[in-house]
This record gives sequence, structure tokens and C-alpha cells, in this order.
Amino acid sequence: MRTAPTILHLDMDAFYASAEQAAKPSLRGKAVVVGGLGPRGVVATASYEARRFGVHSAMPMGQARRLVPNAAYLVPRFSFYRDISEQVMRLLRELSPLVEPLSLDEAFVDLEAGGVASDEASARVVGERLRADILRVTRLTGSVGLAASKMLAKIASEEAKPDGLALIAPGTERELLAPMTVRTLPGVGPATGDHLRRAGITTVGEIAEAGEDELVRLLGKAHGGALYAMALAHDERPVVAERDTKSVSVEDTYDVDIHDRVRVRMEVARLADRCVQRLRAAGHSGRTIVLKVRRFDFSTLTRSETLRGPTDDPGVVREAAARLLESVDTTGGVRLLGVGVSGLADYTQEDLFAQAQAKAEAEAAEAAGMDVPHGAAQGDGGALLPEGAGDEGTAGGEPGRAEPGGAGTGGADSGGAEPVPPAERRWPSGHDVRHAVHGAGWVQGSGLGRVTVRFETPQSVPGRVRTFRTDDPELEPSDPLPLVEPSGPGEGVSAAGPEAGLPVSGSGRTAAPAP
DNA sequence: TCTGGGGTCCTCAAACTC
DNA sequence: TCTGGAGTTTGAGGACCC
Repeated sequence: MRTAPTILHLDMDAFYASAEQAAKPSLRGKAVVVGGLGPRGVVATASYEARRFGVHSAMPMGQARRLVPNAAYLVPRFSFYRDISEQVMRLLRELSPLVEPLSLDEAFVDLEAGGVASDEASARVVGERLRADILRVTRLTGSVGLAASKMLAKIASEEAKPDGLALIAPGTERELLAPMTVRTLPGVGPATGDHLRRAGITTVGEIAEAGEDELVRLLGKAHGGALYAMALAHDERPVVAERDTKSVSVEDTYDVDIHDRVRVRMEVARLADRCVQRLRAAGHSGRTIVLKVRRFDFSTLTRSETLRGPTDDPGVVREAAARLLESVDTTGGVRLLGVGVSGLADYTQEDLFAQAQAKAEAEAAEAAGMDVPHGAAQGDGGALLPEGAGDEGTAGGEPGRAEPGGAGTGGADSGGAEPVPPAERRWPSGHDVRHAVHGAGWVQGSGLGRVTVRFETPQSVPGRVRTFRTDDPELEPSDPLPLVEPSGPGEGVSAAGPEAGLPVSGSGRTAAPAP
């Protein structure tokens, strides 16, 4: 256990919603909810203004709409958030080589490893300077927690929210933790919380009093032991900069349950293809194929199959997923389907076949006195099926056309400006657009062949609203504009193009009411 | 009007291997 | 050759996190 509060936890405040407010002047100070807009969408992040009405993340979107009907409802723009996140992570890496990102908006930093802080005073200075730098570079606020361990630093940043800094001085931890609810500890969710409550344990202090044996009896060896240690403020987990991915998966929730078995098969094939795309993009292959099915009644089944070697072949993954589907009863309908690959490697069984074959051929050639070009051999890699699996060929057909609806986050995350034929153009709420006459703006809403755009930029005053036909040739999707105008090299980095950030014609001086 | 998506880790039972 | 036990692998599910 270190003796100085030199672990820093950064948590950006209501990150997605704050980023949208920074990008859209008319939303500042207003309730903003980011999440899936479909009938089965849930809230990803709500601004503090929306939280005052009881909206919180993971809440069904319909419930949020009833609580705050006048909030701005936007679909997430992950590529935009990722750009901002990279700017923030760069600032963290200037402090230390040991930065552990937990998500786009959260990270641990080991300040001691960076040599920038060694005691309470220096850690506090670093934390405040970091917050100022983040505000300068991104226009967003983040909260900082400082303590001698990861768990306590995270608890501190939670206490600091929003837009603050909190430090837990070494020696005060147990006293501080004792009255806190058990849910404060990482790893205690609704189920464990209930379990402990039934045993008469509601605070961290009561966990410490109960003793390790009792905790292990209640929750099992790993969970109980870890929780007891945390209650005593013992947390030796190091900040780890690099983490290996263990699995890759994709899943879709459908607006309406799927009953048709043929359609289910098509969707599974489509998901398998998408999963392999992501697997390959990450440079991985995997041995275990997992099929996930959530049925009409929300019961969730998983079925998995381990191949003899790792693969990144879409045909192999599709076939395995199709075989797994055969063991699942989908009568009654399914609301979600998913395909995943785990047991990751960075080579495939095909590679090994190819290597073995090349080696054998080279040896044969050498024996015969011939010259073999490097890499000439190609394995066909067809032998990946588990024992007893049929070889009836590749599961049939093109991926289905069915649109997953629920979260609305899947296909909507363009973030960029792909040219799309007018007939197929969609205008997701909150996404950036550019009009030939009126300039830069964002989609406030669309439907019935119309799209409503508010023309404003991060640097402008709140702008005016205009409505166009969805096929208006003068209207185009565009890249997000930088939140901070680039004032020199290395600042205000963004995915936006050269025109980004220019003043916009048509953005009126009069503040339009919030959407 | 119910409950996303992408992950990680743990537990338990059954099957398999030595 | 058979059997029992221990350890490992696989498969399924649950809980949790952001």
C-alpha cells in the first residue's frame, strides 16, 4: 500500500451530454439526453439539468421522455466523443506512462510512476492543473479523485463530481468508508447489494465487522475475499497501461421481436460477418464462438462452441453460429441476437497450416535441390470444425436487410460525411450537417420527409432553426466541428475538415428557444 | 412503457485427461 | 485392464462495469 495519494482517477462530467452541449450552443444549460431513440432504447448519458428530473443512465428512453418531455434527445456520436477522449488521454499521458483508460471518459493515472507527484500537495497541484488543461483543450469539465489506491481514487472522483477535485488523505480511509453504503464498493451491484442487505449488511463498516469468513460464506471465495479487503481499504491493484482484449462481440436488439426462424438465421449470419470484421480489424482470431439469444420474455441464453484452432474466417464463424442456433428454441420470438468470439489469438489455424505446408514444401524442395519462393504455399484452412461437425458447406445467403432498431447507435454512428444517395439519406438527431447556403448546423429532428436543422457552431451564439425536405440536394451530412478553435499547432485537434469552425452565415443573433 | 452494447470476471457442473 | 481421484477444459449463466 503506498503512503501518498498518487493514484489519480479522472471522470469526465456527463461526458456525451456535455460534449453535445459544447458543440451546440442552444443546448447549454438545457436538459440533454443521449441514447438510443428507438422504442427499446436506453439512456447512455443525461446532462446534469436532465438528472435533476430523475433521468439517469440505463433508464429506458420512454421513461426519460415522460420525466423530461422537453429535453433534447440525441443519438450518440461515438467518433466525435472518441476524438475528444483522445485529446484528454494525451493530456494524461503527459503526466505518466502509466495511464489505464477504463472507457472514453474515465482513466486511472499513476502519478508516482510519472514522477510528477510524490505527496499530497504535489498531487493536488497536478490534479488542478489537469482539470484546467482539459477545460482549455476540450471546453469540458472533468472531476479528479486522488488517493493511495484505485478504489479510493475512484470513490474520491465520485465525491468530487461535478467539476471538482477530492483527495483522500492516507490514514483516513477506513473512517471515511465505514458509513458509506456497500454499493460504493466496486463490484457491488444490485444483486450483491441485495444479498448483503438480506444478511443485515448495508454499510462498508458492517462488511469490515462481519469478517472475511462470513463474506466468503455469503459471496464465495473470490468476491467475498476481495470485498472484505476493499472494506478495509486494502486495494493493491496496479495501474495497468496495456490490457489485452479477451473477446469481441456484436449484438442487436430489434424494435420488434423476430418470430420468423428464417429471418433469425439471416440475422445470425449477418452478425457473424460483422463480428469477424471487427475481429480482423483488431488483428485477432478466436477459437470459441458464442451465440447469444434474448427471448421475448427477456430471458437470455448463450451457446458456445470451441473450435480446434483459432479462426477469422467469416464462413467458419457463420457456420458455427448457425449450428449453435439449432439448439435454441426461438418460438415466441427473440428481441436480441448476438455473436461473439473469445479465446483470442493473433494468428489463425490457417496460418499454422500454411506455415506447416510451406515448411514441408521447402524441405521437399531442398531435398530435390529446387528453389521455392517465400510464402508460396497457401493452406485452405477448411479443417476448423469441431469433431463430429457436419460439412454441409457455408451457411447460405447474403446477410439480411433487417434493421436493428433499439439502441439506434449501430448504424447511426457515422460521425463522418460518407456521400449517400439522396433516397437513402437518414438524418439522425444531433448529427452535424452543412447547407450550401446556411452553412454548418445540426439535425434537430426529422420525419415525414422533412428534416429540421439548427444552424449554429460551437463558437457561435444559439442559432436559428430551418426545415428542409430530407432529399434537399443543398443539405449534406458533415464532420463534427472542433469544440475549441485551433489557435496554434497541437491544440483543438479534431476530425473536422479545413472549413470547420468558420463563422456561419444565417446563424442569427437572436437566441432561439431550446428544442 | 420496461430493461442497449461491449466488455470482464466468477461460479458451477459436466466432460475429459492423466 | 479397470477404477477412482485430481486437475483441466468446456459450456452456461450471472453479476458487474461504463
